[in-house]
Amino acid sequence: MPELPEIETVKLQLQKYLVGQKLVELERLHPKSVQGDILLVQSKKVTGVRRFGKMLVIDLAGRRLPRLRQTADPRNDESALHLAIHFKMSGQLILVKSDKRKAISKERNLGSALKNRIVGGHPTEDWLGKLPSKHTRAIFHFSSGDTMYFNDQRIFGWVKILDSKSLKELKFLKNLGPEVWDITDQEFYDKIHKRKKPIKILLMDQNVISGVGNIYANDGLWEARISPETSAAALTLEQTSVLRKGLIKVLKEGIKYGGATASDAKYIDLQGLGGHYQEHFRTYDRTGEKCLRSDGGIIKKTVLGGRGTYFCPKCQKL
DNA sequence: TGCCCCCTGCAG
DNA sequence: CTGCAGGGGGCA
Repeated sequence: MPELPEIETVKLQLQKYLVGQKLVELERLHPKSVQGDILLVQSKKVTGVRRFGKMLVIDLAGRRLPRLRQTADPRNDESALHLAIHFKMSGQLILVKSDKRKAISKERNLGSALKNRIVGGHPTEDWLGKLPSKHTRAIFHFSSGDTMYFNDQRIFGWVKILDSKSLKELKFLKNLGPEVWDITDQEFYDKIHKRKKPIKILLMDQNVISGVGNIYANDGLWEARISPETSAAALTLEQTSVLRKGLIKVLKEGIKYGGATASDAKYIDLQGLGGHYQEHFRTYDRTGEKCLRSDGGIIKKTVLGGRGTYFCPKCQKL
């Protein structure tokens, strides 16, 4: 159920460990989870890992570039291939490094079997257990011996195999709004000030701005002291500005802490794996708890657009 | 612009 | 059992 900070965390990890590796084979374990021709990506080298909102893209080298163009940005290579990955609600990636390459988490006191694992996405027991698991939908085999598992309980997520043209034409990408830090207050205001919907629903609409989901929408609104139910049209430019800054604050904090690892199965002890933003939740999943700011404010939960919505009725005004 | 759907698994 | 879960697409 990851949002921008969780995907960004995965991206940074994969950039570190995957770029330069050759993908030997992509295995499809569930037909809905992997779309496209898996043979296309065989024996292709990873040239980069990018993020667009909540979508991850692993770039693969196409044909060998002429010598003079070797230094050119591989992203401009029109023969390149791409693995576009969306976790949706329950996707996760687990990279299991081959024994000879294990190097991570020396400071963490993990079991030896976990020392060569890099985990990201929806936190579940699969982070710790035997792989592939019953939720494994795709397996990426790398020439180093490293293996990456795409797990997804609910099968909402996907891995799309695309050439560079299809990537550019991907509807999800075409319709994707900008990230909050890439627009000005005025641009943000212009985007929303004619919309009557509750502001929280707009924040989560990826075609308005991208990357913000339920956690960071709730927490960003708390930062700005704006009620999630407020009609976007009712916000002033000043409020919009404060909101944009609040969103940036919580998103950046999310990235800083490696995302949130709030498992819905709270009894699972993830043994220090994953991020820590959940320790800094302002409102999300804090129903009945004290507002961190206002004296006597108690976090309330309502439903907005079918999604759980958390706020402090005392300091977040309509 | 809402509403329903895609799915599985867990808590209450 | 029912409702809920950090997402998003298709439909009227």
